[in-house]
Amino acid sequence: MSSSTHADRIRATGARATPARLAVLRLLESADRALSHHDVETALDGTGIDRVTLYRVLDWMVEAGLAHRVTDAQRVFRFSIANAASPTHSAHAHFRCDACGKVFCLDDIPATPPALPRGFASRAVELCVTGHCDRCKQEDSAPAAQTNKD
Amino acid sequence: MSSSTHADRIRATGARATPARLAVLRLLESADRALSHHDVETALDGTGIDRVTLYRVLDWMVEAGLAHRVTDAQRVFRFSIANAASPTHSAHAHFRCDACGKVFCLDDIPATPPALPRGFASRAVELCVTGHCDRCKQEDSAPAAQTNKD
DNA sequence: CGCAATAACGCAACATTGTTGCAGGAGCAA
DNA sequence: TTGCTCCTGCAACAATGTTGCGTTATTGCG
Repeated sequence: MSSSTHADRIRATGARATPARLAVLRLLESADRALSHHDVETALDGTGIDRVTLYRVLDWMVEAGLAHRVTDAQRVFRFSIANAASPTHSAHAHFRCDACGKVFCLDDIPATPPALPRGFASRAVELCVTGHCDRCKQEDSAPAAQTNKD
Repeated sequence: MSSSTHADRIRATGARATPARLAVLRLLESADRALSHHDVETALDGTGIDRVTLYRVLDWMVEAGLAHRVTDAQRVFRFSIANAASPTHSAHAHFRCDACGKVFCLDDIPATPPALPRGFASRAVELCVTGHCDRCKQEDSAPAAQTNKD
């Protein structure tokens, strides 16, 4: 059963498999993009899970290595599931759509070697591309529907 | 006089040369890194310039092309003077120190052409490197002073 | 120079996003 | 089942940024 797999993955980190953690883990896993706290809150509306609990679960997921956290240009944190295949995300890339505001993970980036000033030590590199996603680009040509802001 | 040059640069954008704009323009120009609103507020403390005015001046500077705005990992906006030599900042790079939190502009970056999914259109690329700056790296070896958070 | 138009300011209140403290409830092991 | 402890829910708070509105002051013009 998929549920027990999720619970096991949570317990494998030494934490307890609670409904909130299961729900967020499943949600992030099924998402094709990085979700903000607000996205998660909306998606899990009706489950009775508290706002603060979501913040804590998301923080825990990052700490446990189950998720990545990025800061988008609107000064909100966004969370994406951590791929077990790419454990070290020292270099990570994202795409943010100017039109709909959604953030997508770009996995295959050329690990850009940054030229730093003398004495500077690099730990991680984040690359963020902005523009229009495929859906919004199509709507540019045919300005019918407006999918702005989720 | 340098002052009149600043005022002229402001008026050249069609705006009025007010004390707040002059002060912020001079401050950003003399800064060797990107300043947050809080940095600016602290630096201009005692001038009687209002918090909201600073927000408005900073926004105006970005709109007028006199400054760049970046969002750092702590979800705060930071502002750096726009170099007249590099008018198009479609590709911009920054370095954020994990220890002291300061953000530096890296001007010479290899404009990495990112491989986007089909249908995605790129408008701008932002590259953010995190790690330790030269000063904090030195203090790593000799843990005497603590320059954390300004 | 003095005046009028209006851009810009200051103040207060509000919005959004995230954090902290604490008492009670729930997951897990024995 | 029981108990330990982690986790949750609630409320209050903190940080950052925005909006509305009446007042001030910059600037062009007579």
